[in-house]
Amino acid sequence: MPETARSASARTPERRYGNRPTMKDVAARAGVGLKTVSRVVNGEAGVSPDTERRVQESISALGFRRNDSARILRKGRTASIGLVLEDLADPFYAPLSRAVEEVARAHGALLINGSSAEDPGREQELVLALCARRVDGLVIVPASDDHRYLEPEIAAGVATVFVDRPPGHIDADLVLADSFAGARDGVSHLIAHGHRRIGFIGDRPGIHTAHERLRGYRAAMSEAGLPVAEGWLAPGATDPGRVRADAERMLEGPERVTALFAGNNRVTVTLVRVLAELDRPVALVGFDDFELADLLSPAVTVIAQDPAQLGRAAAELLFRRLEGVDDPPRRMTHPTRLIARGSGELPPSD
Amino acid sequence: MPETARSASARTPERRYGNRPTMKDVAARAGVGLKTVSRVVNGEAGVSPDTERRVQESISALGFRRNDSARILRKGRTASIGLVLEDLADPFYAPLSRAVEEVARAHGALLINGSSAEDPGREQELVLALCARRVDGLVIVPASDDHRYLEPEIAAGVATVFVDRPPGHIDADLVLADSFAGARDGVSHLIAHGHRRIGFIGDRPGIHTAHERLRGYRAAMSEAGLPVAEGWLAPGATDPGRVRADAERMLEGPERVTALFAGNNRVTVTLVRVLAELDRPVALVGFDDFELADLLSPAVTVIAQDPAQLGRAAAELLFRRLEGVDDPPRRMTHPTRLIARGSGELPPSD
DNA sequence: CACAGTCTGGACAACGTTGTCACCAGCGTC
DNA sequence: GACGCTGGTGACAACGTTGTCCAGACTGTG
Repeated sequence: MPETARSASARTPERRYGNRPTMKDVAARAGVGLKTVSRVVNGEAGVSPDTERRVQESISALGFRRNDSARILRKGRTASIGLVLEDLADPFYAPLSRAVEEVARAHGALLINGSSAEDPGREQELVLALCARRVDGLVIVPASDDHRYLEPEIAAGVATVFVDRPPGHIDADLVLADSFAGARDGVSHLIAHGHRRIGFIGDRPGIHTAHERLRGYRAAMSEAGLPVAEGWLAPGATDPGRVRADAERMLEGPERVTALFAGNNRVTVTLVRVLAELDRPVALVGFDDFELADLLSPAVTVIAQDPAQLGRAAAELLFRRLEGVDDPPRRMTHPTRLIARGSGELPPSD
Repeated sequence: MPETARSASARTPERRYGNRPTMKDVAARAGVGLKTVSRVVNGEAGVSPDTERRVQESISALGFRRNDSARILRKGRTASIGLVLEDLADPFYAPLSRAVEEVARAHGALLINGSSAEDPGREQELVLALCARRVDGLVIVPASDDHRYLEPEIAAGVATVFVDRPPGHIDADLVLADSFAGARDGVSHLIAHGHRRIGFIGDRPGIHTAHERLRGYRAAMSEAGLPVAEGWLAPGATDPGRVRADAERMLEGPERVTALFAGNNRVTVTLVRVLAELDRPVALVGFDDFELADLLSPAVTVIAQDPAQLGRAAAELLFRRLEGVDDPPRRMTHPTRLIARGSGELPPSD
C-alpha cells in the first residue's frame, strides 16, 4: 500500500502541534457532534447536563485545548495587543509595560511586546509583524520619526496609541508627559537657588522628549534673562562614556557650570557618578525619578513622571477605541512633579 | 433583494479585521491565481518576473498584509514563545525578559509575556492561554509549586524551560543560579569579618530560591560552629513594612544581630533604608546586585547573579529543544559572584 | 390526536492561508 | 512528429474553529 503511505506522509506537515487532539477527536470519543463540543468549550447554552458531562470527560481524557489560532481566524478578533518600546528592561519603561499588561489583562487580552532598541527599522519590522498577527491594537513608544507605514494598518482598523513621544507624519492618539514644563520647572528651580551657569545633557534632539526638554531649559534661562553658552549644551549623549566626557568639559574652565540638568534617568545616574568624584559640590536636577534617589548623598532632586500612569492611560485609551469610541485622535498630557531632595538645592560653589 | 442583504449580514461577523484585503483580493486585482500571490508573498521560486511585478503592485495598492493567524493554522508553527514571570517591572526580571526577547528575535520568533504576580492561579491561567495560542515554547519563572497541569501540553510538544526556580512535580529543563552556594558565601563573608550574630530576611521558604538561600545561611553558620537563634530568622517577609519590622526586632535586645543577610534585591533595598536611620553601623550583604549599590554609603556588598544570562541560557535551551534536540531534561546551574563594596566588610559594632 | 413550541443536537460552510497535484505551453530529442 | 521535460500557473483540499440552519424528540394544549 504505497498509495496511502505516500499520501499520508505527503499531506501532513512535519509535526502539527505534536498531534494535538481537536474538537473532532473529542466529539468522536464522546459520541456527539462537533458543534456540541464547541458549545461546551465556549459555555454556550443548549447542551443537556448529561451530554456536557460526557464531553467534559472526553476533553480531559484527551488533554484537549482549544486552538486559538483557528478561533481567531474564524472570529476576526485576537484578544491581544502589541506593545513596542525602546527597551523592556529600562527602569523607566518596565513599569509602563507592566501597566499596559494589567489593563490588557483586565480586558481579557494578552500582551505581545518587543523592544525597538531605538532603531527605526526594527520598530517598523516589529510593528508590522504584530499587524500580521492581527493584534487588535498597538501601543507604541516611537523610535522612528515617520509612521506613514502604519496608514494602511490604521485604515484597516488596528487601533493605535502612541506614548511618551508623538508619531511622525500621521495623526493618532497620544499620551505624553509634559517634558517642556518639567524641564523648565527643574531649571527654574536651579536658578532660584542662585545658579547662573547651568549645563544641559540629554538625548539627541531628534527624540521629541529630548527636544522638548531642551526647549524647556532654554525657556527657563531666557525667562530669567540668563545667556546660554554653546558649551553648556550636550544634546546627543546617552551612553555613559559620552555623558562623562561632556560633563567633565562643562565643569572646567572660566565659564564652567555650577549646576547640571540631566535629560533622562540614564544621564542622571551617570552624572551622579561623575559628580561623586568631584571635590566641590555641583547641583543636579534630573528628569525621571529613579529608585534609591533619596538614599544617595546628596539625595537627588528630580522631575518625576509616572511611567505606570502613562502606560495605563495609553492602554485605557486603546481599549476605549476597541470598544468603538470613534472621536478624532486625542492628545493627553500628564503633568510632572518636582521632588526636591537636596542635589537641586545646593548653592553655586563659586 | 432582501435575500442577499440578509445572508450577507447574517453570515459576516461584526467587523472582520476591518475588511482587510486577502490574497484572493490581491489575486483578483492582479489577474492571477491565489496560489501565485502566495508564492510571491513567501518568496517562493517559480514566478515570472513580469507576474511578480503585477502582484507586488497589487499588494501595495491594496495595502495587503498576510494574515498570520491563517498561516499559523495551516503550518502548525507560530514562531512565537511565551514568557511567564512574577513581575515584568521588577529590576531583576526585566533584564531576564529582555534577554529572552533578544534570543527569540534571533530565531525569528515573537515574545508574548505575562506577569503572574506570584499568584499560582494566575500563572496557570496565563500559561494555558499561551498554550491555546499554540506558542512553540514556554519560558516560565514558576509562581506555583505544582506544574502537573502542564503535562498534556508538554506531551503535545510545547517545549518548556523553567528559570530561576524549579517546577513542581514534573521533570523539565531548568536554569538556576546557585542560591545555596551564593548565600553560604555571603554569610561566610560576614563571619570572616568577625560577625557572630547574623540575621536572615528573605522570601517565604515555599519559594525555592528562598529556601535554598536560607539553607545556605544555615550551612555557613554551622560550618563556623555558630548557633542560630530563632529570632534571627525572618523567612516570609518581602513587603517593606514587614521587612522593616523584622529588622527592627532583630536589631534590639541583648541577642541583637550585628549583621544582616538579605534574601533578594527588594529586601536589600528596604534594609538599606532601615540601616540608614540607625546610629551604629550594621553590616549588610544582599542577594542580587542592583543599580547604584556602589554609590550608597556604605556601598552595598552583594551576591550577584546575572539575570540576563539566566534568561539567555533558558531561551537558548528552549530553541535547541525546538530544533529537535531530544535529550532528557537538563538542569543548568549558574554560579554567583560576591562583590565586596563596603557594607559587608563593616566590623561588628559591639 | 393533531399542532405549535421548546429543547437538543448535528451537517455544513466559511475564515485566509499553504501543500499537492494537474495542466498547459514551449522546447529539444530520437 | 510523437516523446518526455521543464517552468509557470491555478484548482482544490485541508488546517480547527464558529455561525447558521435544519431535524428530531419531547412537551403541553385544544
